[in-house]
Amino acid sequence: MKETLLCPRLSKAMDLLGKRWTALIVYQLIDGAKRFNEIESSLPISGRLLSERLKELEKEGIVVRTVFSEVPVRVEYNLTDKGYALKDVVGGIESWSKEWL
Amino acid sequence: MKETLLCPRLSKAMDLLGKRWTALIVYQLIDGAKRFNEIESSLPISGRLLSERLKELEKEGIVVRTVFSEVPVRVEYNLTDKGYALKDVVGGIESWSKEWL
DNA sequence: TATATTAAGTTACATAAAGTAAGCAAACAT
DNA sequence: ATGTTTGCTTACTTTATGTAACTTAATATA
Repeated sequence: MKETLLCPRLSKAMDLLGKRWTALIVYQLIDGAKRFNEIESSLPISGRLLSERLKELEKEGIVVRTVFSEVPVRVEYNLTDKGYALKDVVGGIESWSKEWL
Repeated sequence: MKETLLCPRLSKAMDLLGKRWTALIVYQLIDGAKRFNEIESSLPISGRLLSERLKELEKEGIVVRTVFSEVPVRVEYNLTDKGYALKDVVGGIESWSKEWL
């Protein structure tokens, strides 16, 4: 791939947010924890992709996963501070969409 | 595909911005017009994709294309008001990346 | 005259990512 | 023994992206 002088941190941020569903998943978690199935039913995403994205987000420290050993098992996803810091970004996208789309 | 109650405007905004390179192209144009080759050399994107993305952005009214009939031809790309309105969004991503990545 | 140059793409082809649907594990209830 | 529920995973198909070569138009150069 080409090499450019693009800021590596901006580049990485764009890699994350410019990946399908990522920003919408963060958006779903802004108001608090949600379970796997809740996110899945709120978005036109498949379980396969949702699972993949949540793993990426967890690995990046944007989301935390909590398992409750109930029957059947319950798993909740929350934003970390790092993830919650994206509130203005996703909020900004929402505002822009309301004004221009 | 699944049907959800997700706001169609937010959904469309995410479709655009959550597509690889789109936000970075807007970011490149924030400070003013750029030529095709300038954008291409500022980003690790290929001409094929850049061409495709610029067409989409033009179609959405986010970018305007201006042809100067010089030899060889010169083509400039600018943000429209709609595109420039994304300044805070891409700026927000940049700030977040500086603080958290 | 033939060849080269330059910007701004386009085309053809290979690989990677996303969509779809079916299957699985655990721990019960029937 | 069979069914139910949640949270995934697997196998397979389709779409998106990456790579590199090619095109067009209008000159300039050998």
